[in-house]
Amino acid sequence: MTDEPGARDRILAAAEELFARDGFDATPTSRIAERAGVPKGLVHYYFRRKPDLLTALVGRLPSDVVDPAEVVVAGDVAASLHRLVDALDRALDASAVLSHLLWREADTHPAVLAELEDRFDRLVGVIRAVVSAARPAGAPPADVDSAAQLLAAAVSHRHSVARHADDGQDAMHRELRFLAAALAAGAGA
Amino acid sequence: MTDEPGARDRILAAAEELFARDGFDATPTSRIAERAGVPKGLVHYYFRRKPDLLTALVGRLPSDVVDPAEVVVAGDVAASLHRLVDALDRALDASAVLSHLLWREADTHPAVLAELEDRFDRLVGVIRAVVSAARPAGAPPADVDSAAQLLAAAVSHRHSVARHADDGQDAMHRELRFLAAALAAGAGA
Amino acid sequence: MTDEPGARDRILAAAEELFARDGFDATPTSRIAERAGVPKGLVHYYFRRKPDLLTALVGRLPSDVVDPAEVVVAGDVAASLHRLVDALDRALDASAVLSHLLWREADTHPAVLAELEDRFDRLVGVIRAVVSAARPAGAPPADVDSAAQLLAAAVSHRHSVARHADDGQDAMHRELRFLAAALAAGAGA
Amino acid sequence: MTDEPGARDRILAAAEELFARDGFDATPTSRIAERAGVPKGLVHYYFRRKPDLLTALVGRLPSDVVDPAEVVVAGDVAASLHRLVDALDRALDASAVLSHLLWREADTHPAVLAELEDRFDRLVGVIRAVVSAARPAGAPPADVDSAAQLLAAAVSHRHSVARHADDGQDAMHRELRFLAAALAAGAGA
DNA sequence: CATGAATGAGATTTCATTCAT
DNA sequence: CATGAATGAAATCTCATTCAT
Repeated sequence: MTDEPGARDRILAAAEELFARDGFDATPTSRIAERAGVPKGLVHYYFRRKPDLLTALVGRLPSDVVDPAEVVVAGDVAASLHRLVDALDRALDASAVLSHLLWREADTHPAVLAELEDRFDRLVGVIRAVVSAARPAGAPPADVDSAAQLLAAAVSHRHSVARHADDGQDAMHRELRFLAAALAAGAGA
Repeated sequence: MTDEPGARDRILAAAEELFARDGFDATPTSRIAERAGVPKGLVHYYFRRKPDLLTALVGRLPSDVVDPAEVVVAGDVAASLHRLVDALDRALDASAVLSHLLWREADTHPAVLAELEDRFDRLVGVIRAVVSAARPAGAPPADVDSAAQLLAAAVSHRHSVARHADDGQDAMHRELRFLAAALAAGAGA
Repeated sequence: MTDEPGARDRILAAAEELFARDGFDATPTSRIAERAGVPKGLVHYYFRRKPDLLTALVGRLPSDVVDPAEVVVAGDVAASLHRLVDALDRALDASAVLSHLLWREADTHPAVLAELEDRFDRLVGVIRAVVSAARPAGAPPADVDSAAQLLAAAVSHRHSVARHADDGQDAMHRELRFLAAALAAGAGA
Repeated sequence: MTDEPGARDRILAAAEELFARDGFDATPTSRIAERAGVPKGLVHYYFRRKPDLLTALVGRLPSDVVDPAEVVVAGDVAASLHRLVDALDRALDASAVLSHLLWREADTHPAVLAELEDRFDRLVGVIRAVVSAARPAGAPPADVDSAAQLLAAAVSHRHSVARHADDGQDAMHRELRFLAAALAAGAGA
C-alpha cells in the first residue's frame, strides 16, 4: 500500500518539470535521473532514447476536454462561456507545465505538433458545443464557428505566451461577454 | 562596390534561419558558421557567447507595426480589419522566421519574452486604432478593447502554432467579419 | 586479481606527472587521458572540471612528516639534523613531482597555497622537535625557532628552485653543521 | 616632454602585472593589449610571439644587488645584516611582481630559470660580502658561506611562497641575529 | 607604422547511450 | 532488473597569430 510512485513515474514527472522549465534540449537525462532520485542508467532502461520521454509524456495527457453539459447555463451564452473558461482554466492549469512543454517542442517533434493542433481543435469543438447548447439556433453556425475560433485562440494565447500576465482573467471575461453579446445580436447576420 | 552583406550580417541571417527552423539549442554555432560561409571562430569573434546571437536578432526586429492610416476604410470596420490583417500577414511573413523564433525561445530567454509581449501589445494597439479610425465612436471602448485582444490572439495564433494550417486565411476573414459586425451591433451594450 | 591501478588512479598519476613537468595550464586534459590510457571523457567523468584534478592531488599528499623519534641522536644536534635532512630528502623525493607542482600552482589556486604553507609549518615543527629532543634545554627556544626556520627555508629552497643544482647535498650538510654548532654555542645568548 | 610611457612600455608593464597575477599561460595577449590600452595587433607587432614578452621582461630586470658598502656597519655583523635585509626588502619589493613571475615560470622557460639561479647566487655573494666586510676574518669562510646560503634561502622563501605571511619581518630579524651570533661565536669551529 | 578583422587549431566540457556486472 | 562506469562524438569557446589596409 505504498503511495510512493514507482521509478518510472518519478522519471516522467521529473522530465515533465524540467522539460517545461528549461526546454527539451537543455535538459540532460542525467538531471532527470537526479531529480527523480534514480540512477542514471534507469532512465535509459525505461526510455531507450531521450525523445521517448516526450512521447510518453504526450501519451499521459488528459483528454482535457471539459464536459459541455457541466457548464452550460441554458439560455445564457455569456454565463455558459464564463463557466466554461473557468473550467478550462482549472483543467489547463492542472496540466500546465505539460501543455506548455508541448507548445514549445511542437516544432521539432512532429508528434507533439499533431497533438497540439488536436487539442486546439477539441477546444474549438467544446466552445462551439457550449454555445449551441446554451442557445440552440441562437446564431448562424458560421458565427458560432468564428466566435469559437477567436475564444480558443484567446484561451490558448493566455495559457502559452501570456501566462505571466496579471490582468488576463479580467480581460478574458470582458472578451467572452463581448462574444456572447455579439452572438446574441446576430452580429454576422 | 560589393553589395554582398558583410560577414557579421551573414552570420545573423544564418542564425535566424537555423534557430527558427531547429530551435536555439539544437543549432550548433558550427552550423551557423558553415551556412554563413565563415570560419567557426568568426561567429564567436562577433558574438562572444551563443545567446548574444539571440540578443542581436531581437535588436534587429522591425517595429513591424502597420500604419493604421494606410488600411483604414472610413466607415467600414470589416473592410478596415480585412486590409489590416492582410497588411499584418505581409509584415509578419517578412519576419516570419524571426517572429517564430522569438515565440519559441521566450521561455528561457527573458529578453525575448519581453520583446514578445511588447509585440503583442503593439498589435493590440494597432487593431484598436484601426477600429476607432474606421468608425469613430462606433462602439464602447471596452468592446473595442475586447475585439482587439481577440483578434490579436487569433493573428498571433495563426502565425505561431497554426502557421501550418491551410484554411487559416478564410477562417480569419470570417472571424474579423464577425467581430466587425459585433462592434457595429454594439454587441456589448 | 589485477594489481593494475584503476582508471581514476591512472588519471591522477598522469595528471601529477604532466602538471609537474609542464605546468597546470600547459597540460591539456586530453594529454592526461592519453597518458593514462583512458578516453578523454573519463577524465571529466571523474573530475568534472580541470581544477578538480589539482584538488584531488593535494588530497592525496602524504602527511610527509618524518617521525622525529626515528632520527634523533641523543646529545648530538648535528648528527640528528643530518639524519633528519636525509630522511626529509627521501620523503620529499618520493612525492617530488607533486611537491613541485604545488609550489608552482600555489599562486592561482588558493587551496594549494594553503597546503603549501601548512607543509612549511609542519617542516619547521619537525626540525624544532628534533633539535629539542637531541639536546633538551640545549638552547633558548627563540634560537631553536630561528634555526628551524632557516633550515626549513633551505630544505624548501633546495626542493623547489634549486632542485637542479648538483652541490646541494654538500652545501646543505655544511649548513646544518653550522646551525648545530651555533645552537651548541648558545649563539643568540 | 611627455612622461607618458610609450606603447611598448605600457605593453610590458601590463604583461608583467598580468603574468605575475594569473600566470603566463592564463594571460591572453588580448588582455595585455586591453590593459595597456593598445589595439590587439600592436602586441604582436612589438613582440612577435608571446614568449618574447617574457624574454623582454627578464631583460628589464634590475641587477637588484644591494651595494655591500652601503649597509655594512663595521664590527657589527648583526646590524649589517639587519640593514642588508631591509635594503633587500626594498629592492625586491620594487620588482616584486617581476621576481615572483620569474620564480613561477622558471620551470617551463629555461632562460628564466637561469636568471633565477643567477639572482640567488648574487644574493649569496652580497650576503657573504657584507658579513666579511663587517668583521673581516671574523669567521671561517665555510661558516660564512653556510650562513649566507641559509639567509639567502630565508630571504628568498619570504619573497616567494611566504610573501603573504604577516610575521615575516620579525622572524627574519630574529633569524639574522641568530646567524650573526653564530658567526661571532665561531660556531662551526 | 598601426589596426582589428579574420583564421583555425585546439582546449574544456557536456551528454546520450552502451554494457558488464 | 538495476546500476554506474565507460565511451566518444560533438558543442561551446579561447586565443595566438596573420595580414590586408
